[in-house]
Amino acid sequence: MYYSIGEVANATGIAISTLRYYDREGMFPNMERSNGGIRVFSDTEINTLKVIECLKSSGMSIKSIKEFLVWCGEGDTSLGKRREMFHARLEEVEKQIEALQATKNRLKYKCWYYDTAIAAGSEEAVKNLPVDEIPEDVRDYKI
Amino acid sequence: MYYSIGEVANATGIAISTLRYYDREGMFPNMERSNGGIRVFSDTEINTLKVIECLKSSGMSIKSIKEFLVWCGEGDTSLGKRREMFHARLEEVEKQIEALQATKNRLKYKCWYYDTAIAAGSEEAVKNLPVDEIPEDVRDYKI
DNA sequence: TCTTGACCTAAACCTGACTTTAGCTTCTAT
DNA sequence: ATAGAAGCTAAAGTCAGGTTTAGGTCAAGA
Repeated sequence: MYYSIGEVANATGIAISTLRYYDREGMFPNMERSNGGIRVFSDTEINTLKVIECLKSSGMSIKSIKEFLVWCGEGDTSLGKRREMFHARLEEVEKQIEALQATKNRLKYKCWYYDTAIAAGSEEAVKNLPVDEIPEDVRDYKI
Repeated sequence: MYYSIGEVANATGIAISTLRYYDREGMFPNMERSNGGIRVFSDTEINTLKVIECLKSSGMSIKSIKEFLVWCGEGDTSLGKRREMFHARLEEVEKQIEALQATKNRLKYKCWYYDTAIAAGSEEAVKNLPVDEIPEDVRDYKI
């Protein structure tokens, strides 16, 4: 199946200008053009977009994603590099999840803090509360 | 306790230029200066930095963090707004964690994919594998 | 007193990831 | 045949979040 840039934009929610930008950055090295110079997206490019989305959401830069896509074009000789890359990304994302979980706990503490302050009518009341009156599940995340 | 900008930078790992930038953006509305015009950080500013770090790691912009810090200066009348803000942030972070977990699963699929390709010596072998030969735990995350 | 390291400001610069603009071409439906 | 929608390019613009630069000032020890 072949798709125009507008169809791809519509189907994926990615702006046309972004698709053209990705193309300019070399993310679709094998994309064809019509005789008139118009981009013809195929399922190859659709799959590439899925990979881009995955890697982007893992925090990878466009530049590095492009590098990876170049490796994909090199065939089986780059399998090792590509495997390494994904394992590294996985570790990265695991770290990000842990960091976010820590953030979540601190936010929970703050939610408790403000809930309590509002119940008491003032911040002073909760500011100087002894630690053992802070609920156990947020106690350790006081900031 | 009072600290110079260099001491704060050293203790927190935040660059001096960043601390000055935060100050320029109005994040330390009550910070004092020495007679000579030199910034004097107190525990108030250290606490503000902890809040900034927490909110930043939840994905909040500097501008919005500053807005929140202004509310803090308004006293108990803004307790409601502040409570709302933290509850909204908490929800946001929960969504981010879910998104990252989805990303993690897709990366796991890719790790399996490349591990298998390398074991087989080629990508072709794994590209056309029937779904029931993909391990259960990653099967649904194929991209 | 003098030197030296730490600090100051304003303004310019930088990077990443896009988006917008201007002017032009191609395609499709009537 | 032609109008209008959709596509194209190069180049400039935008935004966040800093960092760097240039040219000073301040403060503490010898």
